[in-house]
Amino acid sequence: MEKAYDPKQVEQRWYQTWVERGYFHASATGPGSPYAIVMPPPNITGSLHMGHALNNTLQDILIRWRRMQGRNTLWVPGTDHAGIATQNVVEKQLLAEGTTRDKLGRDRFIQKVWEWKAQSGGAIIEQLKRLGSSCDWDRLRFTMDEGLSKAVREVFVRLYEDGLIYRGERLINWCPRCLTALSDIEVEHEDATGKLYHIRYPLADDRSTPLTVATTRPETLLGDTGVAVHPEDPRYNRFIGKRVKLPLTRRLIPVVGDSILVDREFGTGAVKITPAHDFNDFEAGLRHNLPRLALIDQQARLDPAGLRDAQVDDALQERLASKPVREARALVVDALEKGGFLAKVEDHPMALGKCYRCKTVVEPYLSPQWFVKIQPLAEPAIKAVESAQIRLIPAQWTNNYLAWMRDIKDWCISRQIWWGHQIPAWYCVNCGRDTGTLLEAPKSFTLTAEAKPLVARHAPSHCPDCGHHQLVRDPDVLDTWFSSALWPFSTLGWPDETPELKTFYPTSTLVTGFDILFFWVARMIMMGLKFMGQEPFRDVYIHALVRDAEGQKMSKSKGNVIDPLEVMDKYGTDALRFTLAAMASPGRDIKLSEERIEGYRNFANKLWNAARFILMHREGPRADAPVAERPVTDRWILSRLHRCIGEVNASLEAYRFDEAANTLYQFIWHEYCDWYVELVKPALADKASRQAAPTRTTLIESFETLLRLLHPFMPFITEEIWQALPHKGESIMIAPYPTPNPALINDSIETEIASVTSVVSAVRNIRGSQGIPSSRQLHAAVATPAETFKNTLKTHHNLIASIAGISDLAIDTDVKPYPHSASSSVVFPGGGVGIIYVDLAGLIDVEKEKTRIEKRLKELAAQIEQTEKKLSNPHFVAKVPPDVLKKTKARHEECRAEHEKLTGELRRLRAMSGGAG
RNA sequence: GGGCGGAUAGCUCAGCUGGUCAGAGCGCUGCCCUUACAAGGCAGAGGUCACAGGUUCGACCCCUGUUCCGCCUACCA
Repeated sequence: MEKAYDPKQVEQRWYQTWVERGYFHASATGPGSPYAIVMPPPNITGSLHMGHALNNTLQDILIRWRRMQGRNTLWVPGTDHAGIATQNVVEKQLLAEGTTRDKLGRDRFIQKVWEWKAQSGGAIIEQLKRLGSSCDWDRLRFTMDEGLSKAVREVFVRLYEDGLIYRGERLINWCPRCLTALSDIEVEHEDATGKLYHIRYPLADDRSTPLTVATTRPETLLGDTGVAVHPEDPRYNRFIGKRVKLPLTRRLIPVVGDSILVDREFGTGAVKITPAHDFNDFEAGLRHNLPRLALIDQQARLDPAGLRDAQVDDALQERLASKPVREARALVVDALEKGGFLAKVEDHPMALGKCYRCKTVVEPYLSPQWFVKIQPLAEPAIKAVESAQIRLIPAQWTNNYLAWMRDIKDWCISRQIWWGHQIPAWYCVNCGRDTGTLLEAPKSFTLTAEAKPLVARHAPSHCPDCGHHQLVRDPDVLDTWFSSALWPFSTLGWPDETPELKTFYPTSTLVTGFDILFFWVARMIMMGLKFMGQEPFRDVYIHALVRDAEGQKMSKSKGNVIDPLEVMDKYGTDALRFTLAAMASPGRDIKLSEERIEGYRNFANKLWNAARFILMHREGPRADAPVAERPVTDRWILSRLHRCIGEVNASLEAYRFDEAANTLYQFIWHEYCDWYVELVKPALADKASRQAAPTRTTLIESFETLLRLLHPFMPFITEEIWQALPHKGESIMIAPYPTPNPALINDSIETEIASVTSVVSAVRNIRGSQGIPSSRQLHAAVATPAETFKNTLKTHHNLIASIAGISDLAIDTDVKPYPHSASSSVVFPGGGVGIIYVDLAGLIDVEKEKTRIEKRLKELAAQIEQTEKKLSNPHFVAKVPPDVLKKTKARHEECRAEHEKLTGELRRLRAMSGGAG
């Protein structure tokens, strides 16, 4: 074996072997109780970032753990077609090639996207493999696969037939860059400082009396069809029913009373109403029967036809025509000012809605769209979580989820793009012409809100109303999240009744980031309950965001991205995985720093070198003795190991990846390597010793067990080492996961070894403070009146002497200090105190020694005072549980005994230095 | 505006239903190339657990309030 672990040589080789041997593949008829996870499908446009790395590491830990436990384990991988994002990418590419999607036409464009997907859409899958993900690649799915598309059509049709999907003209969020509708949650709100404009609207019958309104969007004034005041506002309510002259136009608009829209405290207390361009105004418009004047077009420019309809002053119409909203605003404000309408402008904090894909400011836009009537779907989804049929972990998310679900709005699912699942609705051209709901243009057509759709699984051959054969399909596609909402059952073959569906649905655990709780998780729950009649998963483990070391969100523009691929190259995949697991504390963002990864790289190397040591001592007879007959040190490590096994399993059950990782780290490094390997060296060095053979056995057995325990976290290095060790089976990844054996856990042996280590540590402490090299052999003597302690130490006399570097060790009830000795008290974990003297003739620095003892005395004095205070308090003695009282008393006695011993020692030192000086 | 979370060692974080000197990793200091490992070993320094009250025999933990920092959510134009 090499002196240092080199991940590069190992990772690819083992991954390939695992795949070739089919270990990742799951069968619906396989043995063991099913355990299934569906992977949150990354976008095909994506490349692996730390969020993916975390997400998939955690899933792989769960999957490998369950697989080793003998469960029938399925991890379904896949990718998402990411409608808007992918279309953007391909359009950009077309632009570089000097063409556009409109020039290509729909069919050829979609073909282009598929070509692009074939070429670059698989990158992230390869990257997931590098991470060690043990997914069933035979079941790789894509949201646009034929099977999944069939599921989408099925769901759409059934929801439509159930009256849960409808088409209608609503105000929706529109991205003027992506040129499509967005759902409410696809809009990100960003705080911004805007301006609040106070504008005078003169009364129609008394031009000298203005009604002043306040608005953040003065350009929309041209589309106002009313002004609202509060009906109980004495300042204004006499105006209700009158009309005002809309500035910059030739229109008169009514003043209405509206207590919902108007907040008397805000602004001027009067609100302009623009039903076509504001969500609240839209509602208000409905309440008061106000017309809707749309004057902003799809690209967020002022529409000439709209300006004309709005009877905007001719001169202004010309200047505004086709101007982007932002420019138009300046022109309108300018015109208002010149006309004397502008009363006041003030700074105003506000939230700007932006497209979550491209960050363009979204426009409320009036258009016919498809919606899911969500309330009836939400109700069962609320119940499933309330009743804990579905558990959210950490549980804090439950409130968030429930609050959002209870206040859910209808879901706009149509997108005006080409890449995606085209809506399975058709329209009769003949009927459309007759009713004027289908407006034909040279190369396209427009459907009004009243157009009558024929929703079907397959293209209908003729119109059921008029019998004509000329039908056109709805050009819109579905929101990408509509198809991912079906993921847990569509990937298993639904709507067909497959064995996979029967075995693996509901899936066991969903691992995901909180950022898509509403986008994805909530919708999967609704759809799963609706179409499968059962929740899609039992547990939802919600992990945090990965940030940089300063807590900033990683982003390309900030340049603070830590690329997982680079990290894997530099430190190895196992180190990255372990880091992410160890830092996955529930409910806290992960602040990733390279130093931390380096630390776990070192951990991997530590493990590697422990393996080298063990393999070095593999030769020689091994005694497969019953545990009871093995040396105490062996029984000790087995006891500790089985405690560790219990803890790791419990932590994993509780989704405490951080706890499990830290337990493993702590045990492997600081118990197994630091102590066990050291304790075992004397026995191994003496090949003839009776202990050598059983110790070799224990060493190898325990380490092999430890590797299996660690495997889900660090799959590569554990496999590499395991294969070099005596083992049963062909791969560690299908070897059984360790389970704790309570019979091996032994408190008294743990206490016994703890007393050995406490003496060794005491000697080392003296060495450290006196600066004595560990190579220098010393003489030492331990005195203790505690019989058990004394006997234990005597039993392990040679062991202590050997690993503490003591050539002459005396142990007795009472011993004589050396003339020049340093000393330390030793507390026996089972109760009792001793003192150890180390002969430092010619080496001792008495001052340092005094300082050390004085410091310890001070600590003890504080402790004694504290326990004394408690014990002298009658309330404490009366009320406290007996075991706590006992412990406190014992602690008190221990400290007093130790204090006494050290005080004597200090006195002796003072006399000594006094005598010398 | 509402909701959630956080504030513990220089940094990043654990600390389970209140009860033995408050823990870890990294960093820092000193000594050590001891035959698995210098990507290492041994030892050590470092904390009025944000602040103020309260409950309790006892509070990092429970309650109230305050300050600061995140995030989600919301139509105050």
